[in-house]
Amino acid sequence: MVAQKKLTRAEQKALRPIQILDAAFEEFVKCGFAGTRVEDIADRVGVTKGTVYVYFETKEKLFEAMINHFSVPFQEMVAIADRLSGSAADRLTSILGLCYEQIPEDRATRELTRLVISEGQRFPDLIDRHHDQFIAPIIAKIDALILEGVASGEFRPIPVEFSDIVVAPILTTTVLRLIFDDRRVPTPNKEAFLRTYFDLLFNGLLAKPH
Amino acid sequence: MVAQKKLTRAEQKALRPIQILDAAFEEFVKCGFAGTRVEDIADRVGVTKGTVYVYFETKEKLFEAMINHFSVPFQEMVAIADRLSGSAADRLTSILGLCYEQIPEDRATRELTRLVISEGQRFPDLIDRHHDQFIAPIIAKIDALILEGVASGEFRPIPVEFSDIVVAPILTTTVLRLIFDDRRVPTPNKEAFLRTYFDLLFNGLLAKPH
DNA sequence: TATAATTGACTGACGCATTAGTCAATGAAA
DNA sequence: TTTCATTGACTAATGCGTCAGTCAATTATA
Repeated sequence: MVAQKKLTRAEQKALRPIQILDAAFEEFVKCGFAGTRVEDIADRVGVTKGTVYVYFETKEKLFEAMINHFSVPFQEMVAIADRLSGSAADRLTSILGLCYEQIPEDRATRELTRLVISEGQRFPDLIDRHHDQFIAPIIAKIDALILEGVASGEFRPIPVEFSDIVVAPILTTTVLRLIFDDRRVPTPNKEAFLRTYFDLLFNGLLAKPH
Repeated sequence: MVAQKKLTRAEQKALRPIQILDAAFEEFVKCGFAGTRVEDIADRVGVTKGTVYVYFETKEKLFEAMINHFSVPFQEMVAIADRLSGSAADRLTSILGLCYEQIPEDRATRELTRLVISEGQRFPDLIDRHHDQFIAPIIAKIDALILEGVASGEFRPIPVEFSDIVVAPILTTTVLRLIFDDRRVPTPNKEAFLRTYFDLLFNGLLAKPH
């Protein structure tokens, strides 16, 4: 049992938009934009539809606000990556490990990916922001790391324009979990997966005597 | 101008379901299941809503029929793969090349992937069939090839349960095209992409002196 | 402290638009 | 003339968005 501290009206009012956004996330993820009823969002919070419209003008505005609320951009992750030291391979491993924690393993980011794929056509701004805040910074960072590794002779020369290939296992894991979730029998072992991923990646990427 | 051959009533009637399924594909892809209006599907064919309901009982049945119509299973591809000869690497290259042609490059398969991601929750059968007809056969084939290559000493030992990693660039390309399509500036060069993909894959997967 | 006045967050019934699904009427092909 | 694919007007239901009214929390007054 959660301690139900009695809230003042001001406190409750300040909390409402966040409660509504959380509920909206669940419903929009479950039913998509068109399939979601505003009343179901309200029910989830324990208020009526009218209350939702006190805080958000329209269903579309609510959807966009929800997306914004759950879009924690990756800038901090890139900042962490900038502070790393070690070989290019070490730093690439670290940043890809961070990505793995932040994208397929984090439910909000994972489901956000679903909404980007399913609702992107109807909300072009969503796609643009998602690209600018999530995809572009990561890809730029990885491109830079590859270029650096190639320049120093640590990596074999690889065309940078295909760095999608390097992050592919992360996006693939995200999408497979979105589709099959717990349907596919074996629950993936995180550590073993990452080990195999990096093994495959680096034994192709690392310069070796031949 | 397409030659408008005059059709008999019987010919036209035989054609109608297919015309409706094609139109349904376009609309469901554009708007999703809940967002699509049956009347828009009819308009696309040049008939009225009533005609659609002559051929399909409900909107849901129409959706499912459309998915079936556009789900060309990969069995033939697996059959081709079985007839291949050469090293395990050669055969793996061939089958992955076929997958690349069939999944991200083929619009129907690509958009089907979108629908599986966005509507899968509402249509669990869709997920099951998609897994059984598309995912499982390919993964099984690739697992078998890896095991064979490992057994013969051609490949380094790799845990088979992570063969998703091997196909990851294909699913990633599919999803990135679904999200960004022609938004991202550089149009990807197919040949160069595949070359880089296989280079990275095999220089990790192939057994090497070390 | 007790009571009255005020506020404002929330309600819930309703208007209006949309759309799935029906079916008697139609008219063109056979 | 008969057949039957197609129509289009219809209904029933759904769901977005509105707003006059309610009542509990808060503040002012005695």
